[in-house]
Amino acid sequence: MPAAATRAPRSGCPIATSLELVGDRWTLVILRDLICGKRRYGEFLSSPERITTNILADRLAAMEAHGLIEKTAYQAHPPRYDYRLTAKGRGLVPVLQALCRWADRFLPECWTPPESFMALGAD
Amino acid sequence: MPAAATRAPRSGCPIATSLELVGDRWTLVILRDLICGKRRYGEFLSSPERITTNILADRLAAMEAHGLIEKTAYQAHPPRYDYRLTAKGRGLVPVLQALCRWADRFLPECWTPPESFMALGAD
DNA sequence: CTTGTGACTTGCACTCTGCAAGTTACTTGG
DNA sequence: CCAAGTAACTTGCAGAGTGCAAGTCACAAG
Repeated sequence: MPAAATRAPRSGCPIATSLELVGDRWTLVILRDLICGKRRYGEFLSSPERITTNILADRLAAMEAHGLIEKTAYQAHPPRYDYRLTAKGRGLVPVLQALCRWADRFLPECWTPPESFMALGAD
Repeated sequence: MPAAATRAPRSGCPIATSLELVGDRWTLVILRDLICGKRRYGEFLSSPERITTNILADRLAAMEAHGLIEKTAYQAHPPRYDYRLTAKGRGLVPVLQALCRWADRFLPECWTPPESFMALGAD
């Protein structure tokens, strides 16, 4: 059972409710990797933020439960999976881009994200 | 000492670094209230999400430490404070708007935010 | 038949969150 | 003058989330 369970929303506010799904320190980082083309468990682990294996497994399960990603087996023996964004997950691209624009302006120690990332559409 | 201390960033990624400041379940909710004109402790407490007093005090201190808000005494005896957005805090308006647009499309149980909120500029 | 790899799971310590209650410094009503 | 009220917190404690290390399972390669 994932630690990051789905809770009842605290209110009908779109901000408060969205944060129940993505308001933690890892979900949007995994989403960024997915947007950048990563699909497999080991690829997420290799990102510079060094997510740990238990949290990654937990977050992937929660994101799947929330309909942000789909998990499919790309081979049966031994079982191997890949993870892909759903339309709902891809719909968060503008949120990530807005965060990047903010960081670019107010957190000068950050990288500037690649043009290709900032030019993505949400569909 | 606030529980939500400032950690060393996990990487230079603008998304990962931003999430160290706003990647929790309350900071952006408080920010929403500030954008909507709330300024005082008791006003934040009265929001429908029912933040508790210890978390509110902790988050306000962290947001001040991160430069998202400024705390000023509006009267000395007894001491009473109000909290206002800095330019850095107000710069997150597009992030909240992007979250609202996403929720409007993919979380149908949510309210539609007021026009006035969606029309705000970030400056 | 030993080693390696991908995808996890388990255990433990520590931090964060939620709830209830208490505190401080006044202001107001009787 | 005294009791009650209010704003802005603080404290204590239980439970959920996070970080780190190690272990598991099913194969594949040498």
